[in-house]
Amino acid sequence: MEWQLHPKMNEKLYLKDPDHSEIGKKIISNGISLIRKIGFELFTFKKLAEETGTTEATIYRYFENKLRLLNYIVSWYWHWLDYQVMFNTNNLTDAEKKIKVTIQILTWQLDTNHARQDIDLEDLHEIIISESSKVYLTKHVSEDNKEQLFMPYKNLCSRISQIFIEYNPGYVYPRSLATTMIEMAHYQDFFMNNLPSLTDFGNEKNIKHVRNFLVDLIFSTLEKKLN
Amino acid sequence: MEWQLHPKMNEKLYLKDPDHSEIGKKIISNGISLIRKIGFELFTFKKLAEETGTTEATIYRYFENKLRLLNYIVSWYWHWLDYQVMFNTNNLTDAEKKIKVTIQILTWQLDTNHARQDIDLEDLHEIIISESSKVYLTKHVSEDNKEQLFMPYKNLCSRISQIFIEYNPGYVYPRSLATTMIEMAHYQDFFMNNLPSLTDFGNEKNIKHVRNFLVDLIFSTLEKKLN
DNA sequence: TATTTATGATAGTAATACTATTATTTATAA
DNA sequence: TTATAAATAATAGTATTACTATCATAAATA
Repeated sequence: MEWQLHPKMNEKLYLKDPDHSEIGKKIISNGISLIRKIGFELFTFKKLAEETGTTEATIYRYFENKLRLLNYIVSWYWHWLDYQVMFNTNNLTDAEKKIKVTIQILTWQLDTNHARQDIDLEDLHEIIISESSKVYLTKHVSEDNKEQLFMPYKNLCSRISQIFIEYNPGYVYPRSLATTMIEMAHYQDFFMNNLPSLTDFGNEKNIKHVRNFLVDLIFSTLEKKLN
Repeated sequence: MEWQLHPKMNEKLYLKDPDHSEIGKKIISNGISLIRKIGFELFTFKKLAEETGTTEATIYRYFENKLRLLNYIVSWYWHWLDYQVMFNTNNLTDAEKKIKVTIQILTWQLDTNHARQDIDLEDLHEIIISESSKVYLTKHVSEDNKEQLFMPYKNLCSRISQIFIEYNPGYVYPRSLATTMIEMAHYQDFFMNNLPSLTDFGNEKNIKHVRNFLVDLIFSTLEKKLN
């Protein structure tokens, strides 16, 4: 018997909860596959309506605009990821192991554990890599922040920074190191696949290299200094 | 007597060289201030034409579209930054000092040395922080890359990675560490000012904290390990 | 069964992202 | 100096985008 996660999303992200209707769920799942396919710039509600077999007007009843829909999708992902980190580190006593598990999760590859009926996590992961920063790299980031639109990302950052503190209570930049780890998990992946000369993994494009880079980076930085 | 830098820009970035005419130069300088002011999403060639006292059609003769103009501006900045790093590290013998100088340059604040008549470097720096990633986070990144549109960024990355190698020839991820340093110099700045709880510098928003974070991160990582 | 609520179908608007045409001004070359 | 070429201005036009509005109908609920 499968247990499906239903994160409680920030109500400011939508006009009508897409999780409360069949068409709403289709908007999300088709939205994910369409954004993945054509990219956020060329993505429009009209195209999504056609894909979903509904009308533009209906989608506008759920989301104010396409950036809000993207933010909904991205927030869902951070929520999911935060849960994965929590679940997989909770039973561990060793902070070093927790960090390594977290890096594994941040740089995950599809396996059966992650399969879901409605949401294509592989597409979602690609969207996070290529599009997620667009939700906060705007002129209205401060207003959005006041409406708590970035909480799931902040929660994840906070959780990871606590693990860092557990590993080395004396380290003074746990939050900045957490955002560095999250962002670089995605950026190095994007660069490896699209602009490989910006990385050291170009010859053999394998996510394992990103993991090794991150493990080295994080543990070097967290190592207690004796001077 | 002042000596002005004129980087040779990739010809694929423009249709007609904006550096060869007065109106072209105005398109660039007004473009920078307008993008800074209203953000790239709301920026249009029509608004830029009004600001510049010319017509949309004229701007389209210089740039294919607004993304190309952004890429031109961003490339100009990377080129300028690369020169700054080269110039300011060239005479140094100590690789540690070179790295520290590079971090200073990446997190620069306006001073008289940087003043230019036509290009507002402060605006440009803000654009780099908030908009620069949008030039490669697209579906056409590979085609753009084939046309060498990201060379200045790659050159900077390459230069920094060489300094890392100079400091520790045994370090295996110099390029990835260079992109990490560049990206985080800007991301931590953006987060500090807009989403401060994602950093450890929220109380006193000062770029010095970003610098200290980067110095700690980079030198911890580059330190030779003896095991 | 009555009534609310959601969706579909359709229309419409202002702005965006361009392309095209022609006249006029400016720069350069004979 | 004039002829010629090139650049720009002025204007118009098109398809698409990002919405808003209206009304009829279908589905859910009271």
